[in-house]
Amino acid sequence: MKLDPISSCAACPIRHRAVCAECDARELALLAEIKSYRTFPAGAPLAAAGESLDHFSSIVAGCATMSRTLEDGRRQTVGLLMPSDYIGRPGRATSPFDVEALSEVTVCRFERRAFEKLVRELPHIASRLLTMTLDELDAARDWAVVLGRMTAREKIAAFLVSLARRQAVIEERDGPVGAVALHLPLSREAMADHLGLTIETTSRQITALRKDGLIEVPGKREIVIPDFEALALETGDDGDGGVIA
Amino acid sequence: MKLDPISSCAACPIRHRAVCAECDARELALLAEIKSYRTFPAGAPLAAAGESLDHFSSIVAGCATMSRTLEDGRRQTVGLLMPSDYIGRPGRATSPFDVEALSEVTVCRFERRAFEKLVRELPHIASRLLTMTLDELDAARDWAVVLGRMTAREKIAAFLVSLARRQAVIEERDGPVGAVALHLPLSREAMADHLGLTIETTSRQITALRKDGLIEVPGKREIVIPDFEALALETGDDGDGGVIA
DNA sequence: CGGGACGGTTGATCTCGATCAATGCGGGTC
DNA sequence: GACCCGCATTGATCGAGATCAACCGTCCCG
Repeated sequence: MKLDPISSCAACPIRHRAVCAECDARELALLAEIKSYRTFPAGAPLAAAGESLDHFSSIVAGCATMSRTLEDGRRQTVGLLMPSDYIGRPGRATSPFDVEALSEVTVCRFERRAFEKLVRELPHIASRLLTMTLDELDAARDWAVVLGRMTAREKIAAFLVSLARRQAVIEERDGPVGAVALHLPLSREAMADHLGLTIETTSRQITALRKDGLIEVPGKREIVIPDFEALALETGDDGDGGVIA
Repeated sequence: MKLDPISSCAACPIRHRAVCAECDARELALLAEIKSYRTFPAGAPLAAAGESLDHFSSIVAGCATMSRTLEDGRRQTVGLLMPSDYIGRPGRATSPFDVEALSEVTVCRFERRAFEKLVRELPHIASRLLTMTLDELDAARDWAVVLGRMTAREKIAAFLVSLARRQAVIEERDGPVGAVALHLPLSREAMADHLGLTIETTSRQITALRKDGLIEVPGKREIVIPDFEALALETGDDGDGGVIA
């Protein structure tokens, strides 16, 4: 198995899987004209469902959740946003979900009208946005399998595996993956909301995986996966599809 | 509340929400050159996860599911494909999910390389594909709320409401919605796989909704919703977000 | 230093949906 | 007609995860 971290070009705030050869100078210059950076504290709302947004941003540092809360307080997190993910949708004025900073978050903002104009001028950006959106769509559908059919234990394992894949700064990508150290950007409550579980079940299953030697828990927000393959087996997935995010 | 059926242009197999003014003659002519129609019987596989696809298609008639099956047989349907939805992803060679015809399905096929070339020539198509993909993304995330946080009864109600919204050929779209008649394109098993339930629970909850007068069941594949608003209330959702698909 | 707020863990019990099992029902073939 | 087969429904029971509740460790603040 290979870990497949998303490569991104440090010079360009819009993520893409290709290398920097794709970022031509004109595009970078035009993007630079309309972008600005902004930092929010942990817990800050970055967007509210239905609220009109005059800008479109991508996360540069930090971590956020995208969620919906039902009338009676039940909450489901539908996406975990990490550096290079975008907030708001290109060409849309509103987000259908609440976005909230989990830690201090720095975003790169583009004024929406100016960005839309830029996309019209540089069609290359539209196709890159399409690729990014297709990736998000795959991830959202993969997650439906986790939510709909996996047990609590499998959900936790799938979550840790997907987080490891996204955070992975693992060098030997083609060899067998050794121990992986993870920082959890979420509280137990946020994990539970992402997995469709309660806090208690989340906590118990983490304890169970720890007692079974599949993970180590050096700190409340720290996880070590001694054997990545072994944990991946706990997801019940055959690995073909790849639960990515 | 308004029902918001997807409008589509009969002359153009690629769905879009805008009216036909957007379909210019050149585009239609170019599309016509590379498209062909094909029909599959009910139950036929339209794509297999991971399999390489040399074409990209959109559904013209019939209904299909997109699903993943875990090693031990548990299956989750991640999307219900109806006319105007596409199979395969633009610019991608493989689908991460299995696609299977629920009824006889007619698709409009585009040879993948030719289609990609066309998209490069007509950037307008790329932005339309982006819009379609963003809609699918919203729908997939909405569905995560259903899978992760709703009870069995709420899941059934949400499914029927979303199906009604998609099938709706309701005239008075701005007035209060009256009775809605639905044809179910899925078996109980397919519904269960879509909702993350078992067949038995699905059947029991349909019976319960019927006994409570929220739906009528004139046939196994027929549902009448006498009061659309009342059924929508059963979803636990406040309607703001709108569970669409 | 005491107190309390917060996040996390653990225990006891309950409940909803899964599971196992039987029955119904319509449509097909021989 | 007799039979069967696939799908749906209904009943009985079980169990995973929710719920209710207690407790623990850490940090902050007076």
